[in-house]
Amino acid sequence: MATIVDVAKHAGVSVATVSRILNGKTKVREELRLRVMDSVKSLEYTPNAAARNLRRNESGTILILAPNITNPYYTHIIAGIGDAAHEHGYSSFLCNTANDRSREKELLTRLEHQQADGAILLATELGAEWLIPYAQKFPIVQCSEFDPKVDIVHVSIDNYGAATEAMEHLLALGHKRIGLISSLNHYYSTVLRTKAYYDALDRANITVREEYAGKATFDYTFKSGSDVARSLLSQEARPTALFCISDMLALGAISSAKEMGFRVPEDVTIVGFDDVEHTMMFHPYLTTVSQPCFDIGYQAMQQLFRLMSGEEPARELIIPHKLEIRESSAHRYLDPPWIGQP
Amino acid sequence: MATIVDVAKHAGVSVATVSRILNGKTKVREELRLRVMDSVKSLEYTPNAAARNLRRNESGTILILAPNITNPYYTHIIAGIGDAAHEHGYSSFLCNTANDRSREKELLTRLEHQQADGAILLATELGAEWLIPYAQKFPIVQCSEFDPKVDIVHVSIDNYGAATEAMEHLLALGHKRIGLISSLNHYYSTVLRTKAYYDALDRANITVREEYAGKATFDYTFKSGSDVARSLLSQEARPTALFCISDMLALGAISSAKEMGFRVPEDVTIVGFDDVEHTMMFHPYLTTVSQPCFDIGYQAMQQLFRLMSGEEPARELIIPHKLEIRESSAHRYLDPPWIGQP
DNA sequence: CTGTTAGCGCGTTCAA
DNA sequence: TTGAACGCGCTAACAG
Repeated sequence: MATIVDVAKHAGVSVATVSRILNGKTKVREELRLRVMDSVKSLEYTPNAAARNLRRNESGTILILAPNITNPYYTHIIAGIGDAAHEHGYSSFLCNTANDRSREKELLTRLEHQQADGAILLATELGAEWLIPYAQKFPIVQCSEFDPKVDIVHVSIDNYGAATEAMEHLLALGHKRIGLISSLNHYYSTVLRTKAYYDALDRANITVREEYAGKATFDYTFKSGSDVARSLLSQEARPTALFCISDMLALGAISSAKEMGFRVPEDVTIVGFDDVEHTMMFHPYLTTVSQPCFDIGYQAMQQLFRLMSGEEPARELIIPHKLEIRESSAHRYLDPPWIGQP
Repeated sequence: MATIVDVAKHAGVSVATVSRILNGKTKVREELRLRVMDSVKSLEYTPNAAARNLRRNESGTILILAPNITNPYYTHIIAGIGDAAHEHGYSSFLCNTANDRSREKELLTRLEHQQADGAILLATELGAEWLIPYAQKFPIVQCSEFDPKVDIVHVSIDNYGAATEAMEHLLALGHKRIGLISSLNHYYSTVLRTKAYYDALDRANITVREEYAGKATFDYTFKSGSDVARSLLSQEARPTALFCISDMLALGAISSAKEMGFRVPEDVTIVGFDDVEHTMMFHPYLTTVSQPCFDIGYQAMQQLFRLMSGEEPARELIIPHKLEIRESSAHRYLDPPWIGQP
């Protein structure tokens, strides 16, 4: 492998000149520039990353902390982060935290030990005060989830607005008995989507029924969605629509509804959230809020890059979402006689 | 951050001694050992990776080349690789090759430039001769897919054996008109699974019908599976069973079969391959060959580690699979009168 | 604008 | 068995 010394000799200049040209800070005579670039090419020179990092006291690596690298919602975000990191010349080091805060903390010590120049956290729950000391010392961006009480740069969609749109859609279809399947986790997104549900009912002057609101397990499994849906739909005065805060829950709900003999959307209308995949694989195709996962990850990395290079990033970046209306809500609802007034 | 010099001073020894103790090559007096380890702990010393790499002429990183980091089949393998790499103190650098060979080549230059100490390739197609010069110079392991004509360390399942089991299962159920949905790609696994299909029919003295064999797109999409199945099942003397070389194809096939008014498994029996997910989400649950993806990745990293540390790894490592018999084949088939003899 | 030179933190000779 | 000293390849002062 060629080193910077080889290039310098080959081009007949000093190593400092080569370094300057390669890093493009100060001005260099154009003639030398060309000569050096020529040598770089013919020697196939690539800077030795270890030496550069040692000298600059950097690592050239960013940390991605994800709770689960097999969940498609995260993999798309990770792909976006990876692409953006690559464009900036950074490697990304992907870590599975398995939702274990002590593992998160352990990993963040990598920042202290300069084994990483910055970090992107994918799914921190509320109560993220413990992050503050880290965020003050190191470049950290929260992606998709964040804690509004903790002032750390974050990228997300407008969860409240998106959930409100979904609810308005159900109300516009004529539904008055709308159920909710949320989750036991402590993500801010869960709080916002749930609040949007209650607020929308309030605005429509519909009395909230606590027996219409169910909570699935923290990780949005298909099975928990189907279990909760089954119990909600078993009530005598059952909901005619279900708003689910995640697609997997919605798919589970459809499965239960069908098994119970209900037609979707005619008897029960179901709406999901995320649009990450499989929403258009089985009929009825799922109505859901589409999140641009790849772009969310990509933008998060852009913010992190600003942070690392000393520029001022946006404290909050909101990425556009889109309500995708499909088969699972393709039915204008009219109270059947047996249901009476809600 | 504490450096090795700080530790040496704190323990009252030379840096060389600290280095020796930390790397455990040569013998050191036990008393000093303890003193140094104490200092390491109280100073929270961690070796500077960049300096170590510069000195050792290594990178501490391994490359993972995957065609698509959002496909669940790969994400589970990647998780396995990542865990094993972490255990050996390596970082893993995940790259999306998007099935582009020039991108693969470009990435492998990282090995030459010592930006990576080894590589695991996840989905090389047949015709992998171009890899030979790289594999002679650098530690490379092929994971899940490989080219039998190219002698590179690889980890895989017994695709021929597994597909044979699946076929024997269909034959044991009484099926004589068995269709195949394979793929246009050039993976060795595709070749083997297809060969197992033809060989099993031969052994059972069943005449092969070319109109029963269809090819889906190279990346196993749900839609292509459903398209091919529709065409296979539209024939007058349609197949009574379909062997699909991937789960997504099988799920697509089930969807088409249902839309065409066939019951699964009563009218059409369907078997998939991989068991990566969603095989037990919608009824009928899919009969399929289960691959231990995480373990395949984990073992691939173990082999790579052997290669990197100069030990002799197994040229070929075959991981056990398991045929999971579920609802989509839960039916003993008897020729209905209208079908006649095949 | 360009060259000379001093480390960055570590592992590894070579002496003792 | 231990320590002193060199140099890995690079960047950033400092001189010129």
